Amino acid sequence: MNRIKKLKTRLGDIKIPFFMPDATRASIRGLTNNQILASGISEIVVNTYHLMLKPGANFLKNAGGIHRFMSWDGPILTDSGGYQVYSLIHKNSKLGEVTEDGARFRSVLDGSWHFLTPEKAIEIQFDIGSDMMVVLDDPRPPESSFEIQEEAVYRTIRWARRCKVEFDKQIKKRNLQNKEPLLFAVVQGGKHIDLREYCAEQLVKIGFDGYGFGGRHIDENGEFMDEIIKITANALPEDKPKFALGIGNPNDIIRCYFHGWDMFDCVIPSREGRHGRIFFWNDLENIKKKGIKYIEKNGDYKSLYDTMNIGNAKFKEDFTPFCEKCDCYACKNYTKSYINHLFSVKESLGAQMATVHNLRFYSELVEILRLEQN
RNA sequence: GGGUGGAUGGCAGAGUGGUCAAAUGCAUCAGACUGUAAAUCUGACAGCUUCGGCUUACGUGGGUUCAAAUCCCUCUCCGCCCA
Repeated sequence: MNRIKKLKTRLGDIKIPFFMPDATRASIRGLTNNQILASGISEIVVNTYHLMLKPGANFLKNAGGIHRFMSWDGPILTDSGGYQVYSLIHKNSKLGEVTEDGARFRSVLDGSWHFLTPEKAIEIQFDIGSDMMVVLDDPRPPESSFEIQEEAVYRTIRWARRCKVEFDKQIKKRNLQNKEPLLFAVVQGGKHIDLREYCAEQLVKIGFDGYGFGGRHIDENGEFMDEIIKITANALPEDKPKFALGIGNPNDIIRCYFHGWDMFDCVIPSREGRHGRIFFWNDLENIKKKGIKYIEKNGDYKSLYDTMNIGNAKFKEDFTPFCEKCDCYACKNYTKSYINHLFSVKESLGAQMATVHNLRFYSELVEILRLEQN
């Protein structure tokens, strides 16, 4: 395999693989930019749907773009709102409807109606000031029938084409020829290999800067879909970055990486941290020395790490850090006992430190994966 | 001293004859979380159990009743009013 080693963006190169935490509403909940950077994270994801509702696309444009607005200098990927088509509409029809033209959303903030077409999704991402854009796609629940997934694939392809046309139009309109953002398309098709391959093939024909894996990557039994993930990656050009959207837990990221996926984003480190779950390494020194595959067992890398719920009573008098080997601010300064206390009294510093630590865990994870290339 | 209201599970607080091992909230103990409607949600929370039940429970002790947290009496404690 001759996979790429870096992703070129208008704000510089990013080593592959990399992980982006989700700053959905222009914030990694609870953290300052310095804390994010100090956790080894240089790229983040923001969300088109949530930002168009508040503070609004036009507002962000007038504010000078998302980078200036949130004071983040690194590359920013904008998710298109495609996932919200799924989570807010396909999972709850009261919150909107999807037609061929686009997705009609009811704002989760005030009930007002908003229309997101493929063209508008792209235009808003330009307004936001995105460095890496994602086409509007149409993901469906994983348990959907073949027919439903097939329909989603056709629509995703048609929408991707419209996005591409709009993208080129906006580049000219905004004179961005020398500082183009990247545009990613998203492969759908659920658990059906032929749909995934067809979708990939059609998207590649249109031509994008990178390609994403959309929809769920685990089946209805919670089983990781190795074949689908591997075959989808193989159906995409070797020289293009491959973005596994929304993935995932550390084990899933590692497996996806070995199947050809390069970039990841997920709410897990931030959300689960906020909820008290802490990731920690079991045998980091040996992993670094012997390579990550040394720990592999039946395709799994679960023994690499473990989690603890820091709110549990057993940590009340544990005066050691989350992880002795970790160099994050939380581990350098605080004990489990203290963080346990912060969670117990609902002091937000607890959630903040848990998030800082989990982000460092994730950045360390991709650093370990980069060693595999050499 | 006289009158009056009250005492419910770790806490707060519903219930005022049977459907009450007792609403609800908090606290406690666990669990979940995968392109964030999530600082959220779920479950457990008297004891025992062969999971059908059983035992002990609504300040104390007695009583009425087929049946009492709920009605009556005694006592203890707390609040309020009058002297």
